[in-house]
Amino acid sequence: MTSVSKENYLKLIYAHKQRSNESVTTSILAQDLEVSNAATSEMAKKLYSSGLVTYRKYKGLELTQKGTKIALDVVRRHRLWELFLMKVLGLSWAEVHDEAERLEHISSEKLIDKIDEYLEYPILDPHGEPIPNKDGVMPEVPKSIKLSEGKIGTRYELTKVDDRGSDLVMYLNQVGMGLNKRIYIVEKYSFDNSVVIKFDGKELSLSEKVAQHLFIIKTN
Amino acid sequence: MTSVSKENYLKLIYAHKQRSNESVTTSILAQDLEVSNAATSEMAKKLYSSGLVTYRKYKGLELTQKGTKIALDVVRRHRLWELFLMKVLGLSWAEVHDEAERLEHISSEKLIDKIDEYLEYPILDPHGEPIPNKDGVMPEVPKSIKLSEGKIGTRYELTKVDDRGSDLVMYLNQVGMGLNKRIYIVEKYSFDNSVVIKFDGKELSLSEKVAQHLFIIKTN
DNA sequence: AATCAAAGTTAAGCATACCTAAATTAATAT
DNA sequence: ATATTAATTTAGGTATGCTTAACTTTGATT
Repeated sequence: MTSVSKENYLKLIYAHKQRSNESVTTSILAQDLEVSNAATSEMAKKLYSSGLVTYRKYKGLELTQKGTKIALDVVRRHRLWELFLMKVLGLSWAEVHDEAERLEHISSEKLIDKIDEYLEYPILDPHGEPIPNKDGVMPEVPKSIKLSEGKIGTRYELTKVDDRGSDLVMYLNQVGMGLNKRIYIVEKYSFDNSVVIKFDGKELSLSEKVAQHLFIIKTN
Repeated sequence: MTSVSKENYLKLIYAHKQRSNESVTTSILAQDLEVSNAATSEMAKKLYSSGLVTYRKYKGLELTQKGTKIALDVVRRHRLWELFLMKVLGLSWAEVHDEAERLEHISSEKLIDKIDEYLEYPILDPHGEPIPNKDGVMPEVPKSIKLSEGKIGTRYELTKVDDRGSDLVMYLNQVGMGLNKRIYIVEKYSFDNSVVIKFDGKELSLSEKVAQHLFIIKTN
């Protein structure tokens, strides 16, 4: 009923709306999906007649409520998979996206629920993006800040690890650090901008470089 | 190059050969895949011209070395996913098959390797079937027996849990029992055919009914 | 207001993987 | 050996989601 291709269109229309708050044109979709304008123009008609988008020729498309529901569900599946792959199976930030891109379309609701449960109903994915809940409600989450910008004597939760082109995640795994961990900033040294954090009873010193690639939000 | 559909054909041709040791006909494939004879007949030609099977009209198909390699890889991906879904995410025996049926076609080699590593390079899937290794070699494994048929004072490994229509896996999870666990048979009572096993230092008594649905192989 | 380039749509066609119905081959019975 | 039937293949067609090329609409410029 809702094919892989259609789900990708809906996801993109949703993403675009989030960024620009405008309706998407067929040519923007064509660019993003790397297909011809003809293809997206045709798909626009199909999505329209399935009641998933509003669409008037030469104007753009916008998700209907029905379309939004599906888009949010795809986003949910994508983000849960990303977090799971990174946290449980140790794939890198760079790898999880493409993998999740495929997994999101073929996972049963049951499987997604199990992953959600396994991860203890997380709110943020490894990129720090919020994960819609089962009912398609996007949780309100404070913007993540860099660990290097955290305050001494404050509790945070690790929400995002940007390990583009590095083995940061692997290193963190080794020292028992990982996404969703609750941490406490013990000290910050100005001579090298290193940050000392405490988690699970252990203390760990992180260089400026690393502290710039870990993102956190305040917790109680 | 090798589509989902083609992978399914190859997997089936492989499975058939395992059972009957004969080349498979297009109509058997049609039955198993629930498609028309015309469809399988056409596909036979395509697989042939890709060098994945030998095929002569009105005779059957047989996997070439190239085809066997792919089939074994699909089987590997399928069985690793089944074990992972059951052991890690707690899906039931009944559920894992269909889920793995879809996952097997879209998982990168990297992901499969990570799952393999996570599971510590298992040899058997939850149905007690051997898992081909990365090089497409099927491990030689002794046939599993029912736990109820195990001998007192002997060490075994749990290889298969047949929980068709029951919550056996959930129960086992609760008591810390699971696939690949090493167990030791302490006692068997003839008055109710229950079996007492020991694992992880704990003792556990299992009813005849349960012991008929757990399968084991001898270990050193 | 008329023109024109850019954006968007339509038309015709392709690959994949199916379908039904018709034709062919193989196997079996007389 | 031939006829019959069962198995298999071919022919022609469909849906999906693409393609390129031709055409239309929009809207910015003069």
